[in-house]
Amino acid sequence: MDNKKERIVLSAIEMFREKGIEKTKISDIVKGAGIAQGTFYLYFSSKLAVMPSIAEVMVERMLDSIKEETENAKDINKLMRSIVEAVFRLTEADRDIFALMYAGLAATEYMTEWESIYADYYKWMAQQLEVAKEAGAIDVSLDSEETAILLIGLIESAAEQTFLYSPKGQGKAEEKKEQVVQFALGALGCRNTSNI
Amino acid sequence: MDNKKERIVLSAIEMFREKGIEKTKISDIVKGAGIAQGTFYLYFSSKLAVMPSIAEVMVERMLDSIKEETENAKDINKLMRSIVEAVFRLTEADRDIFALMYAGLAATEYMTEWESIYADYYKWMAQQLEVAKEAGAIDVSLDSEETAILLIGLIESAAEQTFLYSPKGQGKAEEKKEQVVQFALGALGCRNTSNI
Amino acid sequence: MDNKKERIVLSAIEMFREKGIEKTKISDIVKGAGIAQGTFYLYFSSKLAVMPSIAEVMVERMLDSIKEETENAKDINKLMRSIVEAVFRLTEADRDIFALMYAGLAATEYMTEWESIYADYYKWMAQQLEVAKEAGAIDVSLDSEETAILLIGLIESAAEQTFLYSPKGQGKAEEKKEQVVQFALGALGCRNTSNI
Amino acid sequence: MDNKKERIVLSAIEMFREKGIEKTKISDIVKGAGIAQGTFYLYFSSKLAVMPSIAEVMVERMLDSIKEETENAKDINKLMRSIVEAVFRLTEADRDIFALMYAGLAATEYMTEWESIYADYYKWMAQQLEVAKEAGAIDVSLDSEETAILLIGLIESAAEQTFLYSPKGQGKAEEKKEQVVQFALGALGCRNTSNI
DNA sequence: CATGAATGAGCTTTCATTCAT
DNA sequence: AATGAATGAAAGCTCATTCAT
Repeated sequence: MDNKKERIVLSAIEMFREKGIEKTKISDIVKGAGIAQGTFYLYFSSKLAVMPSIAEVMVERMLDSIKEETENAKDINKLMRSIVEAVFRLTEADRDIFALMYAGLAATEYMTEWESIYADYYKWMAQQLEVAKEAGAIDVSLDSEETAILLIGLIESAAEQTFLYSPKGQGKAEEKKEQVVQFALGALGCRNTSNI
Repeated sequence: MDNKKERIVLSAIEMFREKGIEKTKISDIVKGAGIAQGTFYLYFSSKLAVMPSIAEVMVERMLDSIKEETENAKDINKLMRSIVEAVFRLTEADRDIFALMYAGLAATEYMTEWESIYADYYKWMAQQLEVAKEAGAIDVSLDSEETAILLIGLIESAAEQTFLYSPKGQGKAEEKKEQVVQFALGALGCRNTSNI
Repeated sequence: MDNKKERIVLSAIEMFREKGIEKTKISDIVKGAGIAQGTFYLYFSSKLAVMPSIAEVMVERMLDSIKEETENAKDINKLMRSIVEAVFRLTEADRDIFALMYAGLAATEYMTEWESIYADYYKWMAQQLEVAKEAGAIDVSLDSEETAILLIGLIESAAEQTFLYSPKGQGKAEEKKEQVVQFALGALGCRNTSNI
Repeated sequence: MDNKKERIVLSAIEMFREKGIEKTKISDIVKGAGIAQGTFYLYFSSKLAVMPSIAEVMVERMLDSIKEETENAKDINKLMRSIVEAVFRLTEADRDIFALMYAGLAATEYMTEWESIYADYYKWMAQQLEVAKEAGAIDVSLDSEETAILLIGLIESAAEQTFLYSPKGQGKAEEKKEQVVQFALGALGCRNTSNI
C-alpha cells in the first residue's frame, strides 16, 4: 500500500538525521521501515530519490507550525515576529534535516522541484501580505507574490546562518530574530509601526 | 608542490560540476588533475574534504567580482543594484557550483566553516553600510555587521530561487532583481531615495 | 489453457532473440506473454526449462521448411541443393534463435534432449537417402541413418559458420552453398552426377 | 602482470567445467585464481567476457593435440583418421568445456570472434589438403580453404553429436569415427583409396 | 487456475585506500 | 614526494520465487 511508501519516507528522515546522508545505507532505511530491501526499489529508484518526498513532509510541517504560531497574530508586526519565531524554532529543532534537504536536493536533479514543494508556503505568505495591505499596514505597491518569496528566503537564510553555519551563533538567536523582524518590516515599509 | 593541491581543487570543481558530487569519484578528480590516485591523499583525506577549499575559491571569486562591479557605485542605491547584479550574474553562471557547495558543506561536518569562508564577504558588506550611514543614506540605527549578513542572505536566496530552484524563473530575472533591490533598500530605511 | 504455455514459448523466443538469454528476465517473458509473473511457474520451472520447447518449435519449422523446399526435387542433386538452400535460408533468418538454442541447451542439463528433438529430422533425411539408394544415385554401402546425421551436421555447421560466426561471410553465401553441395555429393559417392 | 589475466582464464575454465556457467560466480573464479575480486574487473568486464580467451586456449590445445596425433600420418587416409581420432578424443575429454564454449560465445556478442579464434586451425587444415593435392591423393579442384572449414565443421559436429547431444551415443564412438572418415574421404574424392 | 506485490538471499560492482616501488 | 596496480569490504541492486487473494 501507499502505507509502505510513507514508511520509507519517515524512516529515511529518521536515518538521514541520525547518520547523515552519505552514511545512511538503503539497508538502514528499509530496516527502519520494516520492509524488505527489494521493496524499497518498488517505490524509489535510489536513496536521493526520496529527497523530494522528505522535503514535502518537512515544508508541510513547517507551514503547519507557522500557521499555528500565527493564529493570534493580528497585526503585521506580531505576524512577522511569530513567523520568525516559528522558522527559527523549527530550523533549530530540525536543523539537521533542513541541512540534508538542501544537500539532498542540491546534489541531484531534483532541485527544481523545490518550487512546487514551496508553492503552498509561498501562497500562504502572499495572502498574509494581502491582508496587511488591506489593513494599510504595509506598502501597497509591493508585489505580494514576489515579496512573499523574498521574505521567506530572508528569514530562512537568517535562521540557517544562525543554526546551521554559525558555530556559536546560537547564543545570539534572540538578537538575530529581532534583527530579521526589523529588517523585514523595514522592507515592507512599516518600520515606524514596529518601534515599540 | 602546492601546485598539486590547487590542481586537485580545480579538477574537483570541474568534475563536481560535470557529474555531481555523488557520482564524482576520486579517480575522476585525479584524472582531471593529472596526478596519481595515491597523491590525492597527500593533500585531502576525502572527497568532501575538498569542499572548504572549493568554497574558498568560489567566495573569493564572488567577492572579487562584486568589488569590481561596485567600483563606480557612489550611492547606496547604485551600490545595491550593482551587488544584486553581480550576485545574480555569478549565481547564474556558476549555479551548479554553488549548489554543490551548499550540498557539499551541508552534507558534512564542514558546515560551520561557512562562516569563516564568508568572513571577508560579510566584512566588506558591513563596511559599505558604514559608509552609507556616514553619508546619511541609510538608517543609522542598523547594526552594520548583522545587517550585512541579512542582506547577503537575502540577495543570495533570491538569486538561488531564481536560478537554482525555479525551472522557468530565469526569464523573470530582471524583475526579480528590481524586487530585491527595492526590498533591500526598504529594509535599509531608504525606500524613498530609491524611487527613480 | 495450453494457450498460455504456447504464449510463454513464443514470448521467450521473442525476448531471447531481442535481449539474449542472460539478459532476458522471467519478468520480460511474462510481460511479452501477457500473463502474470506467478503463472509462468505453472508451466515451466525456470527460464532455461523453456529451451526444449523452443527447440522443438524451431526444428519443426526447419523440417517443414525443408520439406516444402524439396517438394519438387526429384534427383539427389536437386534434393541436396534444396536442403542446403533451406537450411541456409533459415539459419540466416533465425540465426539468433539458433544460436540461443545451442547456447540454451548446451548451458543446461537439457542438452541430451537434442537428439529426440532432431529425431524426425534425422529420420526424414535417412528416408531421402534410402530413396536415392534405390534410384542408384548414391553409394548403397552407406548407412542411411548415420549418414543422415553427418549430412545434417555438415550443412548446419556450414550455415552457422557462414551466418553466425563469420562477420563478413554472408556475402559469400552462394559460394558456400555450392561448396557444401559438392562436398556432400562427393561424400555420398555421386560427385560426377553433380557436374552440370 | 599478464600472469594475472592468464590465471583468471585458467581458473574460469576450471570453474565453468566444475559448476557450469550459470552457477559459476565471479567470486569462484577469483578464488581459484588467487586474486582479489576487484582485480578481475581490471582484466574482464564480466563473466562472459572471459569466453573468447577460454576459446582461444581450447582451440589452441585442440590444434596442438591434432598436430601431435598426425605427426606420423603420411597419407590422406591416415591423416583423416588421426584428425578424427584427436577431435573425438578431445571432445570426449573436454566435452563440458566445449559445450560451455558454444554456450558462452553464442550467448553473447562475442560470437563473431570465433572465426579469428579458429583461423590457425583452418589454416593448418588447408595446408594439409594442399599437400594431399600435390600427392594426387584428393580432388585437385577443391578449394582448400573452404574445404578445410567444411571438414572441421563436419568432424566437430559428429563428435559433438556423439558426446554432447547423444545420451547413449558414446558406445558407438568407434563406428561413428569410421563413418566420418569415410564420409570425409568420399567428399575429398578419394573413396576408393580408403577402402581397406 | 491465475495473480502480482512483496520478498531477501546473494550476486555483481564499485571505489576509497594502501603500499611496494 | 609521487605513483598506480591491487585490494577487498561493503554497497547497490536484481530477480527468481512465493503466497495470500
